[in-house]
Amino acid sequence: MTNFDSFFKSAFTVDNVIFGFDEGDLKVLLIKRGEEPYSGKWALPGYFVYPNEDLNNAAIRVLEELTGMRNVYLEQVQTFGKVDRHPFGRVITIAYLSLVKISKYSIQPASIALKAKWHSVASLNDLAFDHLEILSASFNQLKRSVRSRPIGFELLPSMFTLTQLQHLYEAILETELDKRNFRKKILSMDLLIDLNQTSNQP
Amino acid sequence: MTNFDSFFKSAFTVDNVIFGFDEGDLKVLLIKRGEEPYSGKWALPGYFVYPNEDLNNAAIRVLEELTGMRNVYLEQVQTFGKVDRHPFGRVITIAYLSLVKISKYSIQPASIALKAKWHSVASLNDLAFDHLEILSASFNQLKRSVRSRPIGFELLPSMFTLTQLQHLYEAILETELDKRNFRKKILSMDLLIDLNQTSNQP
DNA sequence: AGAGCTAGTGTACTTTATACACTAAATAAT
DNA sequence: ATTATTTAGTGTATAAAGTACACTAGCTCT
Repeated sequence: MTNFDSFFKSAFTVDNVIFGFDEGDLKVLLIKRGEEPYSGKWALPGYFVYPNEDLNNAAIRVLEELTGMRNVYLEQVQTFGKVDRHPFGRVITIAYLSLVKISKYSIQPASIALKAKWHSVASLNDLAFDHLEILSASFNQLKRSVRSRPIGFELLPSMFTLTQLQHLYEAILETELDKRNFRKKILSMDLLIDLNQTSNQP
Repeated sequence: MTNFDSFFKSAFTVDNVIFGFDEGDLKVLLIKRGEEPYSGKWALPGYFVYPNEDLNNAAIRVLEELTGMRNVYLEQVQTFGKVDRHPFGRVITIAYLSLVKISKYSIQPASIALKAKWHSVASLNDLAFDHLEILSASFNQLKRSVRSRPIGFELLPSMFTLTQLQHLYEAILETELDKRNFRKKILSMDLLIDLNQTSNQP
Protein backbone atom coordinates (compact mmCIF):
# COMPACT_ATOMS: atom_id res chain seq x y z
CA MET A 1 0.00 0.00 0.00
CA THR A 2 1.16 3.45 -0.88
CA ASN A 3 2.40 5.68 1.88
CA PHE A 4 0.52 8.92 2.05
CA ASP A 5 2.49 10.50 4.87
CA SER A 6 4.06 13.11 2.66
CA PHE A 7 0.63 14.54 1.92
CA PHE A 8 -0.21 15.05 5.56
CA LYS A 9 1.99 18.08 6.03
CA SER A 10 -0.38 20.81 5.02
CA ALA A 11 -2.65 23.13 6.89
CA PHE A 12 -5.78 25.03 6.11
CA THR A 13 -7.33 28.18 7.39
CA VAL A 14 -10.66 29.87 7.05
CA ASP A 15 -10.79 33.53 6.18
CA ASN A 16 -13.94 35.41 6.83
CA VAL A 17 -15.06 38.32 4.73
CA ILE A 18 -17.40 40.07 7.12
CA PHE A 19 -19.53 42.67 5.44
CA GLY A 20 -21.39 45.43 7.19
CA PHE A 21 -23.24 48.53 6.07
CA ASP A 22 -22.93 51.92 7.63
CA GLU A 23 -23.11 55.54 6.62
CA GLY A 24 -24.30 54.52 3.21
CA ASP A 25 -21.16 52.55 2.64
CA LEU A 26 -20.39 48.86 2.32
CA LYS A 27 -17.75 47.93 4.89
CA VAL A 28 -15.59 44.97 5.67
CA LEU A 29 -14.08 44.10 9.04
CA LEU A 30 -10.30 43.78 8.98
CA ILE A 31 -7.61 43.02 11.51
CA LYS A 32 -4.35 44.89 11.76
CA ARG A 33 -1.68 42.25 11.95
CA GLY A 34 0.72 42.52 14.87
CA GLU A 35 3.11 39.80 13.85
CA GLU A 36 4.94 38.42 10.90
CA PRO A 37 4.25 37.72 8.17
CA TYR A 38 2.73 40.94 6.88
CA SER A 39 3.02 42.63 10.27
CA GLY A 40 1.33 46.01 10.23
CA LYS A 41 -0.87 45.19 7.26
CA TRP A 42 -4.62 44.80 7.31
CA ALA A 43 -5.92 41.29 6.82
CA LEU A 44 -9.13 39.35 6.73
CA PRO A 45 -9.95 37.74 10.07
CA GLY A 46 -9.16 34.07 9.89
CA TYR A 47 -7.38 31.26 11.61
CA PHE A 48 -6.19 27.72 11.24
CA VAL A 49 -8.90 25.10 11.29
CA TYR A 50 -8.48 22.84 14.31
CA PRO A 51 -7.93 19.14 13.65
CA ASN A 52 -11.28 18.21 15.16
CA GLU A 53 -13.29 21.05 13.73
CA ASP A 54 -15.57 21.12 10.70
CA LEU A 55 -14.87 23.87 8.22
CA ASN A 56 -18.14 25.64 8.77
CA ASN A 57 -17.64 25.62 12.49
CA ALA A 58 -14.22 27.16 12.09
CA ALA A 59 -15.78 30.02 10.18
CA ILE A 60 -18.44 30.42 12.85
CA ARG A 61 -15.80 30.38 15.56
CA VAL A 62 -13.68 33.07 13.94
CA LEU A 63 -16.74 35.22 13.54
CA GLU A 64 -17.89 34.77 17.10
CA GLU A 65 -14.51 35.42 18.67
CA LEU A 66 -14.32 38.64 16.79
CA THR A 67 -17.83 39.98 17.00
CA GLY A 68 -19.56 37.99 19.71
CA MET A 69 -22.32 37.23 17.22
CA ARG A 70 -23.89 33.89 16.50
CA ASN A 71 -26.56 32.96 13.99
CA VAL A 72 -25.14 35.24 11.43
CA TYR A 73 -25.55 34.84 7.71
CA LEU A 74 -22.63 32.81 6.38
CA GLU A 75 -21.81 31.20 3.07
CA GLN A 76 -18.72 29.56 1.66
CA VAL A 77 -17.13 31.48 -1.16
CA GLN A 78 -14.16 29.70 -2.64
CA THR A 79 -10.90 28.06 -1.75
CA PHE A 80 -7.59 29.67 -2.53
CA GLY A 81 -4.62 27.41 -2.84
CA LYS A 82 -1.65 28.85 -4.66
CA VAL A 83 1.49 27.03 -3.59
CA ASP A 84 3.33 30.06 -2.28
CA ARG A 85 0.47 32.00 -0.77
CA HIS A 86 1.64 31.47 2.83
CA PRO A 87 5.22 31.75 4.07
CA PHE A 88 4.81 29.11 6.80
CA GLY A 89 4.28 26.25 4.39
CA ARG A 90 1.49 24.84 2.36
CA VAL A 91 -1.62 26.53 3.61
CA ILE A 92 -4.80 26.77 1.64
CA THR A 93 -7.64 28.90 2.82
CA ILE A 94 -11.37 28.51 2.53
CA ALA A 95 -13.03 31.88 2.23
CA TYR A 96 -16.38 32.57 3.83
CA LEU A 97 -18.61 35.55 3.43
CA SER A 98 -20.78 36.80 6.24
CA LEU A 99 -23.25 39.60 6.65
CA VAL A 100 -23.68 41.32 9.98
CA LYS A 101 -25.65 44.22 11.34
CA ILE A 102 -23.03 46.77 12.31
CA SER A 103 -25.45 48.28 14.77
CA LYS A 104 -25.29 45.09 16.82
CA TYR A 105 -21.54 44.86 16.62
CA SER A 106 -19.52 45.71 19.65
CA ILE A 107 -15.84 45.15 20.22
CA GLN A 108 -15.08 41.90 21.94
CA PRO A 109 -12.53 41.39 24.67
CA ALA A 110 -10.57 38.79 22.68
CA SER A 111 -7.19 40.20 21.88
CA ILE A 112 -7.65 39.80 18.18
CA ALA A 113 -10.74 41.96 18.26
CA LEU A 114 -8.87 44.95 19.63
CA LYS A 115 -7.14 45.28 16.34
CA ALA A 116 -10.30 45.12 14.27
CA LYS A 117 -11.71 47.97 12.27
CA TRP A 118 -14.36 48.49 9.64
CA HIS A 119 -13.10 49.66 6.27
CA SER A 120 -14.95 50.85 3.21
CA VAL A 121 -14.73 48.08 0.67
CA ALA A 122 -14.17 50.54 -2.13
CA SER A 123 -11.12 52.09 -0.51
CA LEU A 124 -8.95 49.02 -0.11
CA ASN A 125 -6.00 48.28 -2.29
CA ASP A 126 -3.39 46.56 -0.19
CA LEU A 127 -3.99 43.66 2.17
CA ALA A 128 -1.88 40.89 3.66
CA PHE A 129 -1.44 37.57 1.85
CA ASP A 130 -3.77 37.16 -1.13
CA HIS A 131 -6.58 38.75 0.85
CA LEU A 132 -7.30 41.42 -1.70
CA GLU A 133 -8.05 38.73 -4.24
CA ILE A 134 -10.22 36.92 -1.71
CA LEU A 135 -12.09 40.08 -0.87
CA SER A 136 -12.69 40.80 -4.48
CA ALA A 137 -14.03 37.30 -5.17
CA SER A 138 -16.27 37.55 -2.13
CA PHE A 139 -17.60 40.92 -3.14
CA ASN A 140 -18.45 39.50 -6.54
CA GLN A 141 -20.21 36.59 -4.94
CA LEU A 142 -22.14 38.98 -2.73
CA LYS A 143 -23.31 40.84 -5.83
CA ARG A 144 -24.55 37.62 -7.32
CA SER A 145 -26.18 36.36 -4.13
CA VAL A 146 -27.98 39.58 -3.48
CA ARG A 147 -29.65 39.41 -6.86
CA SER A 148 -31.00 35.96 -6.34
CA ARG A 149 -31.92 35.95 -2.68
CA PRO A 150 -33.24 38.56 -0.28
CA ILE A 151 -30.22 38.59 2.02
CA GLY A 152 -29.73 42.33 2.04
CA PHE A 153 -31.72 42.67 5.26
CA GLU A 154 -28.97 40.87 7.10
CA LEU A 155 -26.91 44.02 6.88
CA LEU A 156 -29.51 46.42 8.27
CA PRO A 157 -31.04 46.87 11.70
CA SER A 158 -34.34 45.10 12.11
CA MET A 159 -36.22 48.30 11.38
CA PHE A 160 -35.15 50.30 8.40
CA THR A 161 -36.54 52.54 5.72
CA LEU A 162 -36.86 51.64 2.09
CA THR A 163 -34.42 54.38 1.30
CA GLN A 164 -31.80 52.78 3.51
CA LEU A 165 -32.41 49.45 1.84
CA GLN A 166 -32.04 51.04 -1.55
CA HIS A 167 -28.77 52.66 -0.60
CA LEU A 168 -27.55 49.29 0.57
CA TYR A 169 -28.38 47.67 -2.74
CA GLU A 170 -26.76 50.50 -4.58
CA ALA A 171 -23.59 50.06 -2.56
CA ILE A 172 -23.46 46.35 -3.23
CA LEU A 173 -24.36 46.47 -6.87
CA GLU A 174 -22.31 49.60 -7.50
CA THR A 175 -25.05 51.13 -9.55
CA GLU A 176 -27.86 53.62 -9.09
CA LEU A 177 -31.39 52.32 -8.84
CA ASP A 178 -34.63 53.99 -9.69
CA LYS A 179 -36.53 54.79 -6.52
CA ARG A 180 -40.02 53.95 -7.71
CA ASN A 181 -39.04 50.76 -9.47
CA PHE A 182 -37.01 49.62 -6.51
CA ARG A 183 -39.88 50.11 -4.07
CA LYS A 184 -42.33 48.46 -6.41
CA LYS A 185 -40.15 45.40 -6.67
CA ILE A 186 -39.32 45.04 -3.00
CA LEU A 187 -42.89 45.54 -1.91
CA SER A 188 -44.18 43.06 -4.47
CA MET A 189 -41.98 40.43 -2.86
CA ASP A 190 -44.00 40.53 0.30
CA LEU A 191 -41.01 40.17 2.55
CA LEU A 192 -41.36 43.20 4.73
CA ILE A 193 -43.74 44.34 7.38
CA ASP A 194 -44.87 47.89 6.89
CA LEU A 195 -44.57 49.56 10.26
CA ASN A 196 -46.58 52.52 9.09
CA GLN A 197 -43.97 54.69 10.54
CA THR A 198 -42.18 57.43 8.77
CA SER A 199 -38.73 58.58 9.46
CA ASN A 200 -36.44 61.20 8.17
CA GLN A 201 -33.23 59.64 9.15
CA PRO A 202 -30.28 60.94 7.21
CA MET B 1 5.95 32.93 18.80
CA THR B 2 3.23 30.37 18.71
CA ASN B 3 4.05 26.98 17.33
CA PHE B 4 1.85 26.05 14.45
CA ASP B 5 3.26 22.58 13.84
CA SER B 6 0.14 20.83 15.04
CA PHE B 7 -1.82 22.41 12.22
CA PHE B 8 0.49 21.08 9.54
CA LYS B 9 -0.76 17.52 9.71
CA SER B 10 -3.60 17.68 7.25
CA ALA B 11 -3.97 16.86 3.61
CA PHE B 12 -6.22 17.95 0.82
CA THR B 13 -7.46 16.37 -2.32
CA VAL B 14 -9.27 17.54 -5.39
CA ASP B 15 -12.28 15.63 -6.61
CA ASN B 16 -13.45 16.15 -10.11
CA VAL B 17 -17.05 15.87 -11.15
CA ILE B 18 -16.68 15.23 -14.86
CA PHE B 19 -19.91 15.61 -16.73
CA GLY B 20 -20.61 14.28 -20.19
CA PHE B 21 -23.69 13.94 -22.35
CA ASP B 22 -24.61 10.88 -24.33
CA GLU B 23 -27.72 9.08 -25.48
CA GLY B 24 -29.83 11.96 -24.25
CA ASP B 25 -28.57 11.48 -20.77
CA LEU B 26 -26.34 13.48 -18.47
CA LYS B 27 -23.43 11.33 -17.34
CA VAL B 28 -20.64 11.52 -14.85
CA LEU B 29 -17.32 9.71 -15.00
CA LEU B 30 -16.63 7.53 -11.97
CA ILE B 31 -13.83 5.22 -10.86
CA LYS B 32 -14.37 1.85 -9.32
CA ARG B 33 -12.17 1.77 -6.25
CA GLY B 34 -9.78 -1.15 -6.02
CA GLU B 35 -8.51 -0.51 -2.53
CA GLU B 36 -9.61 0.47 0.89
CA PRO B 37 -11.32 2.51 2.03
CA TYR B 38 -14.56 1.94 0.14
CA SER B 39 -13.02 -0.76 -2.03
CA GLY B 40 -15.43 -1.85 -4.72
CA LYS B 41 -17.49 1.32 -4.56
CA TRP B 42 -17.72 3.93 -7.27
CA ALA B 43 -16.05 7.24 -6.52
CA LEU B 44 -15.33 10.58 -8.08
CA PRO B 45 -11.90 10.72 -9.68
CA GLY B 46 -9.58 12.67 -7.43
CA TYR B 47 -6.25 12.62 -5.75
CA PHE B 48 -4.11 14.30 -3.17
CA VAL B 49 -2.78 17.69 -4.14
CA TYR B 50 1.00 17.62 -4.36
CA PRO B 51 2.94 19.92 -2.06
CA ASN B 52 4.21 22.01 -4.94
CA GLU B 53 1.03 22.08 -6.97
CA ASP B 54 -1.63 24.76 -7.21
CA LEU B 55 -5.17 23.60 -6.61
CA ASN B 56 -6.34 24.29 -10.12
CA ASN B 57 -3.43 22.41 -11.57
CA ALA B 58 -4.24 19.41 -9.45
CA ALA B 59 -7.73 19.37 -10.90
CA ILE B 60 -6.33 19.69 -14.40
CA ARG B 61 -3.87 16.88 -13.73
CA VAL B 62 -6.52 14.49 -12.46
CA LEU B 63 -8.63 15.20 -15.48
CA GLU B 64 -5.80 14.74 -17.93
CA GLU B 65 -4.54 11.49 -16.45
CA LEU B 66 -7.99 10.09 -16.73
CA THR B 67 -9.20 11.38 -20.06
CA GLY B 68 -6.11 12.61 -21.87
CA MET B 69 -7.90 15.90 -22.39
CA ARG B 70 -6.55 19.36 -21.81
CA ASN B 71 -8.26 22.74 -22.22
CA VAL B 72 -11.45 21.44 -20.82
CA TYR B 73 -14.07 23.54 -19.10
CA LEU B 74 -13.37 23.55 -15.38
CA GLU B 75 -14.74 25.47 -12.43
CA GLN B 76 -14.32 25.16 -8.70
CA VAL B 77 -17.46 24.09 -6.90
CA GLN B 78 -17.01 23.97 -3.15
CA THR B 79 -14.84 22.57 -0.44
CA PHE B 80 -15.98 19.75 1.78
CA GLY B 81 -14.35 19.45 5.15
CA LYS B 82 -16.23 17.41 7.71
CA VAL B 83 -13.83 16.13 10.31
CA ASP B 84 -14.49 12.45 9.76
CA ARG B 85 -14.97 12.37 6.04
CA HIS B 86 -11.75 10.47 5.35
CA PRO B 87 -10.49 7.49 7.34
CA PHE B 88 -6.79 8.29 6.78
CA GLY B 89 -6.89 11.47 8.79
CA ARG B 90 -7.93 15.03 8.28
CA VAL B 91 -8.48 15.40 4.58
CA ILE B 92 -10.57 18.09 3.05
CA THR B 93 -11.44 18.04 -0.61
CA ILE B 94 -11.92 20.77 -3.11
CA ALA B 95 -14.55 19.78 -5.64
CA TYR B 96 -14.25 20.80 -9.28
CA LEU B 97 -16.77 20.48 -12.02
CA SER B 98 -15.74 19.85 -15.60
CA LEU B 99 -17.57 19.46 -18.85
CA VAL B 100 -16.19 17.21 -21.55
CA LYS B 101 -17.28 16.02 -24.95
CA ILE B 102 -17.80 12.30 -24.52
CA SER B 103 -17.25 11.82 -28.24
CA LYS B 104 -13.64 12.90 -27.76
CA TYR B 105 -13.09 10.77 -24.73
CA SER B 106 -11.06 7.63 -25.05
CA ILE B 107 -9.76 5.40 -22.35
CA GLN B 108 -6.24 6.29 -21.25
CA PRO B 109 -3.47 3.85 -20.47
CA ALA B 110 -3.08 5.12 -16.90
CA SER B 111 -4.09 2.39 -14.54
CA ILE B 112 -6.71 4.49 -12.88
CA ALA B 113 -8.48 5.03 -16.15
CA LEU B 114 -9.08 1.34 -16.68
CA LYS B 115 -11.55 1.42 -13.88
CA ALA B 116 -13.46 4.42 -15.16
CA LYS B 117 -16.99 4.31 -16.46
CA TRP B 118 -19.70 6.78 -17.36
CA HIS B 119 -22.82 6.66 -15.24
CA SER B 120 -26.15 8.35 -15.63
CA VAL B 121 -26.30 11.07 -13.03
CA ALA B 122 -29.90 10.31 -12.24
CA SER B 123 -29.23 6.68 -11.40
CA LEU B 124 -26.66 7.12 -8.64
CA ASN B 125 -27.44 6.63 -5.00
CA ASP B 126 -24.36 5.20 -3.36
CA LEU B 127 -20.81 6.46 -3.74
CA ALA B 128 -17.63 6.27 -1.71
CA PHE B 129 -16.84 8.90 0.93
CA ASP B 130 -19.15 11.91 0.81
CA HIS B 131 -19.07 11.84 -2.96
CA LEU B 132 -22.81 11.65 -3.38
CA GLU B 133 -23.13 14.94 -1.56
CA ILE B 134 -20.35 16.41 -3.69
CA LEU B 135 -21.98 15.20 -6.86
CA SER B 136 -25.27 16.66 -5.83
CA ALA B 137 -23.76 20.05 -5.01
CA SER B 138 -21.93 20.03 -8.34
CA PHE B 139 -25.03 19.14 -10.27
CA ASN B 140 -26.83 22.03 -8.63
CA GLN B 141 -24.02 24.35 -9.53
CA LEU B 142 -24.13 23.10 -13.10
CA LYS B 143 -27.82 23.97 -13.23
CA ARG B 144 -27.09 27.46 -12.06
CA SER B 145 -24.10 27.94 -14.35
CA VAL B 146 -25.92 26.77 -17.41
CA ARG B 147 -28.62 29.36 -16.90
CA SER B 148 -26.21 32.23 -16.73
CA ARG B 149 -23.56 31.28 -19.24
CA PRO B 150 -23.59 29.41 -22.54
CA ILE B 151 -21.44 26.51 -21.41
CA GLY B 152 -23.75 23.78 -22.64
CA PHE B 153 -21.78 23.48 -25.87
CA GLU B 154 -18.85 22.10 -23.94
CA LEU B 155 -20.73 18.83 -23.61
CA LEU B 156 -21.58 18.38 -27.27
CA PRO B 157 -19.48 17.62 -30.34
CA SER B 158 -18.50 20.69 -32.31
CA MET B 159 -21.37 20.11 -34.73
CA PHE B 160 -24.75 19.41 -33.30
CA THR B 161 -28.40 19.98 -33.97
CA LEU B 162 -30.62 22.30 -32.03
CA THR B 163 -32.62 19.32 -30.95
CA GLN B 164 -29.57 17.74 -29.38
CA LEU B 165 -28.80 20.97 -27.58
CA GLN B 166 -32.33 21.14 -26.29
CA HIS B 167 -32.16 17.59 -24.99
CA LEU B 168 -28.96 18.51 -23.20
CA TYR B 169 -30.55 21.48 -21.49
CA GLU B 170 -33.54 19.38 -20.56
CA ALA B 171 -31.28 16.80 -18.98
CA ILE B 172 -29.39 19.39 -16.97
CA LEU B 173 -32.37 21.42 -15.89
CA GLU B 174 -34.53 18.35 -15.35
CA THR B 175 -37.45 19.97 -17.06
CA GLU B 176 -39.09 19.97 -20.47
CA LEU B 177 -38.57 22.96 -22.71
CA ASP B 178 -40.76 24.31 -25.46
CA LYS B 179 -39.14 23.66 -28.82
CA ARG B 180 -40.00 26.94 -30.49
CA ASN B 181 -39.18 29.11 -27.52
CA PHE B 182 -35.90 27.31 -27.00
CA ARG B 183 -34.79 27.80 -30.58
CA LYS B 184 -35.87 31.41 -30.56
CA LYS B 185 -33.81 32.12 -27.48
CA ILE B 186 -30.68 30.26 -28.52
CA LEU B 187 -30.66 31.76 -31.99
CA SER B 188 -31.21 35.26 -30.63
CA MET B 189 -28.00 34.87 -28.67
CA ASP B 190 -25.95 34.78 -31.81
CA LEU B 191 -23.60 32.16 -30.52
CA LEU B 192 -23.90 29.51 -33.16
CA ILE B 193 -22.95 29.18 -36.77
CA ASP B 194 -25.74 27.80 -38.87
CA LEU B 195 -24.22 25.10 -41.04
CA ASN B 196 -27.28 24.96 -43.21
CA GLN B 197 -27.23 21.27 -42.87
CA THR B 198 -30.06 19.16 -41.79
CA SER B 199 -29.82 15.94 -40.00
CA ASN B 200 -32.17 13.33 -38.76
CA GLN B 201 -29.97 11.84 -36.18
CA PRO B 202 -31.82 9.86 -33.56
C1' DA C 1 -41.46 82.74 6.38
C1' DG C 2 -38.77 80.84 3.00
C1' DA C 3 -35.30 77.67 0.94
C1' DG C 4 -33.72 73.29 0.53
C1' DC C 5 -33.95 68.50 1.13
C1' DT C 6 -36.13 63.93 1.42
C1' DA C 7 -40.08 60.66 1.25
C1' DG C 8 -43.50 59.06 -1.21
C1' DT C 9 -46.38 57.90 -5.29
C1' DG C 10 -48.41 55.95 -10.78
C1' DT C 11 -48.35 55.29 -15.60
C1' DA C 12 -46.77 54.31 -20.22
C1' DC C 13 -43.52 51.74 -22.81
C1' DT C 14 -40.20 48.10 -23.85
C1' DT C 15 -38.36 43.79 -23.37
C1' DT C 16 -38.56 39.11 -22.17
C1' DA C 17 -41.01 34.87 -21.26
C1' DT C 18 -44.67 31.70 -22.21
C1' DA C 19 -48.34 29.06 -24.52
C1' DC C 20 -49.64 26.78 -28.40
C1' DA C 21 -50.45 23.63 -33.72
C1' DC C 22 -49.44 22.52 -38.17
C1' DT C 23 -46.47 21.07 -42.43
C1' DA C 24 -42.70 18.78 -44.88
C1' DA C 25 -39.50 15.34 -45.16
C1' DA C 26 -37.40 11.22 -43.86
C1' DT C 27 -37.61 6.65 -42.09
C1' DA C 28 -39.83 2.34 -40.90
C1' DA C 29 -43.44 -1.12 -41.69
C1' DT C 30 -46.53 -3.72 -44.42
C1' DA D 1 -44.63 0.67 -53.62
C1' DT D 2 -47.76 2.52 -50.46
C1' DT D 3 -48.82 3.81 -45.96
C1' DA D 4 -47.88 4.90 -41.24
C1' DT D 5 -44.83 6.93 -37.96
C1' DT D 6 -41.43 9.93 -36.43
C1' DT D 7 -38.81 14.14 -36.31
C1' DA D 8 -37.46 18.93 -37.89
C1' DG D 9 -38.81 23.19 -38.56
C1' DT D 10 -41.60 27.48 -38.20
C1' DG D 11 -44.87 32.29 -36.08
C1' DT D 12 -48.13 34.71 -33.40
C1' DA D 13 -50.70 36.23 -29.52
C1' DT D 14 -50.63 36.94 -24.53
C1' DA D 15 -48.64 37.64 -20.03
C1' DA D 16 -45.12 39.11 -17.02
C1' DA D 17 -41.19 41.68 -15.78
C1' DG D 18 -38.26 45.53 -16.30
C1' DT D 19 -37.41 50.38 -17.30
C1' DA D 20 -38.00 55.36 -17.78
C1' DC D 21 -39.73 59.31 -15.96
C1' DA D 22 -41.85 64.14 -12.63
C1' DC D 23 -44.34 66.10 -9.20
C1' DT D 24 -46.22 66.95 -4.26
C1' DA D 25 -46.19 67.04 0.81
C1' DG D 26 -43.83 67.54 4.74
C1' DC D 27 -39.83 68.22 7.44
C1' DT D 28 -35.48 70.84 8.71
C1' DC D 29 -32.65 74.45 8.88
C1' DT D 30 -31.80 79.36 8.70
